[in-house]
This record gives sequence, C-alpha cells and structure tokens, in this order.
Amino acid sequence: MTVNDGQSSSDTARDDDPVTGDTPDHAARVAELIDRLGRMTRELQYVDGLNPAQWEALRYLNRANRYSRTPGGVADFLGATKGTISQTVSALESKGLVARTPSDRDKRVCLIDLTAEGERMIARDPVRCIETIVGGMDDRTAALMVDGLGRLMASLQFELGAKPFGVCAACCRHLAPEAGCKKSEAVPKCGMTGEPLKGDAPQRICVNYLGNAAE
Amino acid sequence: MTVNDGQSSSDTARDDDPVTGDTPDHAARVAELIDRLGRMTRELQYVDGLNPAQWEALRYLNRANRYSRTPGGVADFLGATKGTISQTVSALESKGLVARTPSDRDKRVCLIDLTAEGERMIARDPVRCIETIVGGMDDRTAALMVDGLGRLMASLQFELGAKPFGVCAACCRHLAPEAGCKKSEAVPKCGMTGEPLKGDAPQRICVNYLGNAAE
DNA sequence: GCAAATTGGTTTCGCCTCGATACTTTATGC
DNA sequence: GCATAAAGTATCGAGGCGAAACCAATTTGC
Repeated sequence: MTVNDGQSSSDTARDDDPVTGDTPDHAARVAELIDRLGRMTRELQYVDGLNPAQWEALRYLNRANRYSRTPGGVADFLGATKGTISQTVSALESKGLVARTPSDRDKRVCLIDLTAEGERMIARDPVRCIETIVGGMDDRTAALMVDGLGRLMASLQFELGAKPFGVCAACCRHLAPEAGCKKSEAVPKCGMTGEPLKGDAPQRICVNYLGNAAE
Repeated sequence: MTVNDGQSSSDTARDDDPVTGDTPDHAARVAELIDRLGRMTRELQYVDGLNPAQWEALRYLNRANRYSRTPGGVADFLGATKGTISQTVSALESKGLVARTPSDRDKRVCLIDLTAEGERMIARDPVRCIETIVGGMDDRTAALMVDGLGRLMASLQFELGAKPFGVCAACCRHLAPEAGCKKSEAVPKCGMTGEPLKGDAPQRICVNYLGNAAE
C-alpha cells in the first residue's frame, strides 16, 4: 500500500516527489501541476491595480505586430468575446497604459498601442517572477519544459478549437517560399499582405498566422 | 533578424518552436506558456454545470485525507477565504456531489465527503484531457516536466507565502522516524496525531503536512 | 451602383464569483 | 469561569464576463 516499503527507501528520491509521493503517474501529476500553477499565476496578477485579464491583454499588445494590435486580435488571442475585451481595453486606456487610434485604412478598426506608461508597467510584469525562477534551473530542464508545454498547448488549443497564434518568423506559411516570400531575404515580406516586415515585426505575434505547413 | 536564416533550416526543430520561433529564452517562454495554459485550463472547466473553483474543490476533496476534508482545508489549499469556500461547498452540496457531516470530536468543524454522484462526476474531470495528452508523450519528457513544474510550484508558493501541501507518505516530518514513526512499519502512524494511517490514507493530501525535513 | 449581408467595435444588462465583514458556536488558556 | 481564538456561515458589494442589441464601415451579390 505504501510506496516506500522500507527496503527500497534509498532510491526514494528518484521517482517519488516531495509533493505527492505517489507512484509516478507523470501525466496525472502534470495535469494537477498545470492546474494549480495556473491558479497561482492568476493570483499573482492581482497587482498594481490590474487584473489578470488586463495583464494578459497588455502582454499581448506588447508582443503583437501592427495588424494584430486590435480589440479583435486581443479577443481571439485571449479567447474572450469582443464585448469583454472592449471593456478590458477601456480599463487599460483609462489607466493611461494604452492608446486607441482609429485606423485610416479601415475606419472600423482601431489600433491599440502601449503608452510610455504602459511600457513601464510591462517592465514590472508579475509573471516575470516565474521567468526568474525558471531562469535558475539548468538549461536542459528548461528546454525540455518548453518543448513539453508547447506541445501540450498545441494539442489543447486544437482540442478546444481555438485559433493558433504564432509569430511570422516561426513557421507561418505566409512567410514560406511557396507563398512567394523567401526567409533568406534581407527584408522578408508577409505572403498574405505582401507588406515588407521591418524591424522586429517578424518576431511579433500575428493574427493571420497560419501555422506550420507540416501540421 | 530572422531566426531561421535559410541554410540552417534543417535543425530548426531543435531550439525554435512553432509558437514563437524566438531566439530561445526558455525562461520567458515557460512563463508565457504557464500563463496561457492556465487560462485554457480554466476555460476547460466550465463544464457539467460546474465552474473552475468547484472542480478544484471537488478534486481536492477526492484526494485529501480525513482530517483535511473540511472547509478550512479547502480554503487553505485553494488560497481562498473561508467565506468563499463555504459558498463553493454549498454549491457542490446543492448539486448533490458532496455531503457535509458535522464532526463529533470538534463540533465546530464539518467533514465533507464526496457522494456517489460526486465520484461519478470526478471520473469525468475535464482536466483529464491534459492527462491523456501528456500520457501520449515519451516518459522521459513527462518526468522532466513533473520535476521542473514541481520545483516551479514550490518556489512560487514559497514566494507567495502559501502553505505547502503534500501527502503523508511523501516526506512529511510527521511521518519521519525521528517523529516516532517508521515508514517501514506495516501500519504507519501520523507523528502528529499519533493515529494509525489505514488504507490509502498515507497517500492522501494532508493539511498538517510539514514538508521535507531537508528544505 | 445599390441593397443586403458581413465585420469590427461599443454599450447595456444581468449573472455569478469572490473578498470583506459581521456573527454564531465551540475550544482553549489563565 | 471568563476572555480569546478558531471553524464555519450569512450578507453585502465590487467587479469580471458573456449575451444581445446596436452602430458604423466595408464587402458581396445582382
């Protein structure tokens, strides 16, 4: 019944774990850890007068490319309704962290940018503390975690029917050679809009991301 | 500027990732993935008429030992106030998933047990789908993830000042030999209450968990 | 070209979660 | 015994969020 049955107590630390000590059912453990970590991360974000949703929106807006910094983009990314996001963005705007400017090419859409204040805020992102903790681990473990969590995420958003997101430079088909754009070009162009991607634009999250051609 | 600069596209899968494709800053990636996975997991749990908090409470009640299946225990574990938990438990009770019975040894406390209906519900736990996804990965990766996430969790709850939880059989000092209890005994006793731990009790989550003597 | 349908965003409404506070009952410490 | 603490519950109010209605701009169909 007990896991550590006396004579095998020496190799206890190999497969058992301080938290549960169960016989190692890794899958179940991961599920539980994700669940609880999610809860704690959420808790972590009630800080500086913002709530988790607002932090997430701010984070997204800080990383998304020009076409994606719209209320609709945030809504898709966060899996919320447009109405909800409209409120979230309004809250951020009233705090002076973002600014809405109407787009001139399509007068229905508006572009959301971080203000200087917003930049300053994102520098104090509370989930940064996860970063520092992970930063203290050996690189091999961290890399494995990124891989495993990434695959978990991909499966999960497929399962949920959520729209996958990614950055242009990753493996978006719009950037692929057959879409008329060579990655080796000095200034890559998006195969969808045809526009050149300047600066760090290819590194930013894009709503038009198509996913890897292989999948 | 681009990560995959043409000639090195063959080893693309090693360090880059479909989601961001960034230069591999593992720590930041893990933080982002945890954040988003937490959000998705949360979403996942609006199912069968329950909300995430109710699912988490139900899950805890299913795994906690006798002393820990109380409103206070749930509150500590979930990091919520007793008032909030009281409502959550009431909701679960009104749905017929748990039953409250007053304790006879301390008339203030009440013991919460899953009903047969509750057992049936827990069998359809939506986070089970994470389990199956992780179950499809190779065991080495899964083990590494458990390790990394476990350490992350420990650091985080230390940071937040949250109370660590664990199961008796793991490394609770109350179960340690110096606390007057030998792991090799046929029927272990809790070093705190002195009570023998029958059945799977040592495998259950305990509110009196002291943590590893080494930490 | 013009009406119809679609799309991006906002507003309003109401449900529900959750923390804070006050209160009741039982244990515990001098 | 009386004061204090602890477990749990009830009540109140703030706030998040989805649903639906709505507006304006754009696209589609003929």
